[in-house]
Amino acid sequence: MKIRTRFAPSPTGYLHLGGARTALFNWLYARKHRGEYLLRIEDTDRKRSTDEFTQDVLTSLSWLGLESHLAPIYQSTRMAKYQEAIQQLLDAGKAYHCYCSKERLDTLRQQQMLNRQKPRYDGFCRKLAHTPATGTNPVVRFKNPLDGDVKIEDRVRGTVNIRNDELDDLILARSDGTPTYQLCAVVDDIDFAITHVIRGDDHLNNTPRQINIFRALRRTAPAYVHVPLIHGKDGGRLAKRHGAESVNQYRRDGFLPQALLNYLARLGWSHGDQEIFSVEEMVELFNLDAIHRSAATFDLEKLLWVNHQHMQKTAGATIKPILKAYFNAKGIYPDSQPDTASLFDALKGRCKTIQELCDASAFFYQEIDRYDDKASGANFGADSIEILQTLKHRLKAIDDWSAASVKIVIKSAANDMSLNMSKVAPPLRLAVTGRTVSPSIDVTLALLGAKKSLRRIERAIEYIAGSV
RNA sequence: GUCCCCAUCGUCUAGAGGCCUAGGACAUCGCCCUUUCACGGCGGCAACGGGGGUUCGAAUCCCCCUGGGGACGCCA
Repeated sequence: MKIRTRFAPSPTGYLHLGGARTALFNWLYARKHRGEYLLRIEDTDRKRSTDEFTQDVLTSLSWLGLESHLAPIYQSTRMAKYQEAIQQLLDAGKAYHCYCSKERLDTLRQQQMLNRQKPRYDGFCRKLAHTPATGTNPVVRFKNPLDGDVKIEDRVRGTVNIRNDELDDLILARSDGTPTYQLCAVVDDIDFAITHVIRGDDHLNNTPRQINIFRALRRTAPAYVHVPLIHGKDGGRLAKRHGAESVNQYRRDGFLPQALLNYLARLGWSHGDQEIFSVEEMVELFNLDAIHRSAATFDLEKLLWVNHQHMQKTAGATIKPILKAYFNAKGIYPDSQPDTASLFDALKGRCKTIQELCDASAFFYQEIDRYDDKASGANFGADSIEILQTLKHRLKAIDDWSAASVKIVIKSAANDMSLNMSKVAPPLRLAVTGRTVSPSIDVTLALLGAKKSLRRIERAIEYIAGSV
């Protein structure tokens, strides 16, 4: 049997990290077994679903590279199918119309809470012999079995037993006729031949209800895999308040999709002590047995480290096409030297995100409007004029401007002046970068190019002369 | 409140009865490397929630407690 999984988000919010991980696990499992992974947009709640969120889910998943085998399935386009299933259940006596008012339901709930009971529908209309003359449109409820229990054979939880008397008659269709989640999910899982439902732990309680619907529809339920939720620092499930607003936010913040995937996979799944995985490795090594049972807490520090690892593994030439957008977002226009590909290679080892890399390399493209105050006090003394003059003349003579040749020139100049590199490099760095931090000075000059470097050294000399 | 799930360093985790003096990673703290900041290297601190069993032997199996999380909608 062909393995088929699905990720079924409702477009009522941005795609967040928890959803992304669920999608990833479904995608990995399908890929690993040469099966298919489907995306299903659960937009039956027209009031809360928006196109903006749908778009966000789509673009986020595509950025992550979690492409589905078929075009996305929109539940809003499958209403006839759901109506058919509801009618089938009604005809088979497995569902019934319920005329209970919102008020009665509220009172019932309050009463049950007061009696220390789990709030649930009491089945009032289940026993109704005649249609009452209320004038209100009824909802359709599912006739949940009254006794016995439902065994969930969960691939990570093991066997979970739920007694049917803990469940109530859930609503299959609202009073306006539209179907609800539980019904739609089951119908779609049947119609699209889903074999494995991999989803968040929060759905574990829904599972027995859905299994009962499968049975009423005379179908076999798929295999279930409930993955623990990802928690925020405060212990609750990951939510906006934790700063984990959306996958798209991490994209904007300069994280690599493969790094995010790697980090997410390690949150709740492991392969021995291995920390860094390529997407291909994850596909190869992923297995349900290694999914954990307990929830994991999201940790930005580790994500940053994982991202750094992946940046190191990424070649500048590969990532160049997307770099420009990150620079531009910061008002930096990398249209002069250096080439962003070589820039990336030179700085990726010292930055944790693309954002950080952009910040750290802004000076390459922007003229220096001011020198760091503290540093200029320490490095731009009267004696630095001579050092910079010497450096300028020597550097000017280089005809193959490269890190290697620049390094030789600087070292020999320092040597001739009887100075340590610690006396020569700082003023030079400040002169060409305006700051105290940059890649090693030879690499910095090489990237900057001869023209820009020499011009900046001249400016610095003028600046010092004018202020001493 | 009721039902369900979970429980190893601050965090992510290894561990499927003896290999555990509990290993790795992030973070943190030292030291080294060094022209700055990083990277990197070396080292330190740091955990089996508690109590009962089972067993020659338990982080690993069972029970209870405690703690945490989830579910309980005409949301999904």
